[in-house]
Amino acid sequence: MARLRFCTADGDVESVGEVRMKFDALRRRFSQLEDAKETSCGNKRADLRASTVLMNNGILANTRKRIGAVPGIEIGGIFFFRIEMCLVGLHAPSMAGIDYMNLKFDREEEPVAISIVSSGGYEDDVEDKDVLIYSGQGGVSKRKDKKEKEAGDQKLERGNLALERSLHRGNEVRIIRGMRDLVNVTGKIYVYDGLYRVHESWTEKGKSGCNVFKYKLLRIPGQPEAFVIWKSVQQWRDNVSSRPGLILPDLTSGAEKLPVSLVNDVDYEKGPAHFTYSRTLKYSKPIKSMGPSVGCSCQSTCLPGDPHCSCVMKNGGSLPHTANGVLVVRKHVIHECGPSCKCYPNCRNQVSQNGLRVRLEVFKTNDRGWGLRSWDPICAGTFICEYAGEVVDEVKVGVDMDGDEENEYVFDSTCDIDDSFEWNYAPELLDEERHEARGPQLSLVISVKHSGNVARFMNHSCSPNVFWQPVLYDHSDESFPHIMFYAMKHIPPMTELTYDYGLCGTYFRNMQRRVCLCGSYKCRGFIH
DNA sequence: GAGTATTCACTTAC
DNA sequence: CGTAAGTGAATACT
Repeated sequence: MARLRFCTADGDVESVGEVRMKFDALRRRFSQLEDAKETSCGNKRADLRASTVLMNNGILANTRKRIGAVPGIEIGGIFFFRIEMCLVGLHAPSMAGIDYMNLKFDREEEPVAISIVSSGGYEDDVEDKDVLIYSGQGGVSKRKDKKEKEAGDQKLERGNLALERSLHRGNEVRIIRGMRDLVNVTGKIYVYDGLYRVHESWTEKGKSGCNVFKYKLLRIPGQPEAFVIWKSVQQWRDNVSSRPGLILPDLTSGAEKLPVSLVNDVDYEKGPAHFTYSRTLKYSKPIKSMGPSVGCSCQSTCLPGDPHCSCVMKNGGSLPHTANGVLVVRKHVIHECGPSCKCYPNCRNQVSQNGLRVRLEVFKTNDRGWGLRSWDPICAGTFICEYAGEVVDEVKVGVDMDGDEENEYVFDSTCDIDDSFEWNYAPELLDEERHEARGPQLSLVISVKHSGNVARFMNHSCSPNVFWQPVLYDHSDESFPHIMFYAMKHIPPMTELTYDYGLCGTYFRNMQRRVCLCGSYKCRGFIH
């Protein structure tokens, strides 16, 4: 997936990835801190606070303005905040819709447009997904005495002038399309839709009767699909049967809260080998013998920092997820509220146990069997699914497989990826203490050969976009946690979900290594 | 209550 | 140093 384009001193796949990871890590931490505060003071906006820290530390990519593609930023990439696009050099202004720069032509210096963020206010203007009609900027001024806004004619200056010049010069303009976030209704998601050219400009009368500039941009052909995927998904959502290659509208037969469609649009295979769909984890011994969990006695909902809430205290005094359910940092274990707690079921300390929240699809890959992907865009830290199956008896792990054929449908927690268990964690930027994330080594092995949930279809990648997190809620035995999968980074719709299967696990130790086909430039060459 | 409008706080680049 | 900019979140209103 991640293709290495070219490297420059200030921007490439690695540095853009690092900036984006750190930005979101800080942003989540700031929201968590803000959540816990009763009296808020100063800047409440976690996104802006995170960006300030990064800028003060010089953690930026592609700081030089440029025309055309930006190293390390793929077409189809998604952003949840405007400021995120500033930090990686995709679109420099924090609020304005048009970015431009002066370019020398012969001896004349002229402003030309570099990139546009289209908020989608005029989305019904055009049917064709390769066309963008964009309104110019300006024409609105604040009256000095009152706070009311006054409409006026737009002028041929700033971004408008730059777009006009770009029409004549024919330079590439990056287009970012803003869409409403369906999960977080107040939020917006920005999709980088690749390069366009300005083809036409005119003026028309706006609502207030004043002149507005209009620009028609056409997408340069031959680029990977981006925005058009969003439009297709929208169609499938309205009518599942319009999904090409659909085999089953819901492979879980209603077991999950959301349907999971089964799709094959590459060959004629009619589906994966038979298995029983089960969304719960089956233990080899009863939960009671594992030590029941002692719940909290909160009245309605558990609050961060509450010393009387035993669940909050088990999590180190804070809630592991932000107010909109995004995991803040990876820990050796997370304690969610469970059946033995007195708090209400809508308590904010119950996230991963509540099942699917993103619309998933099991699909046939080109060369790695069946895989998993999402119709919805996924924000870093979002819960995706549990690894549900049968816990393999500890005695059987590591001994020979009784002549059983090799079972590859296994999750093995003993596989060491590297010595670090961390994800997106940068306490040094906040002058915070680094806590030891890795707890005692788990020996948990889960088989999904006979029964399991969607997680059994998740393939391995050496540069994955998903990681696992142990969670406890229905018992207190730390050696048998639930294994919950979360997004490592923002994942655009229809991108395959993968996690790192790791190396040298006890279960796989005596098996032949499989060749890895993940295609990442960091590929280790083998799985397990 | 959910969905929309308004207000308010805040940042970058002229 | 002021100001504009398809911001984003919290709050006020239907």
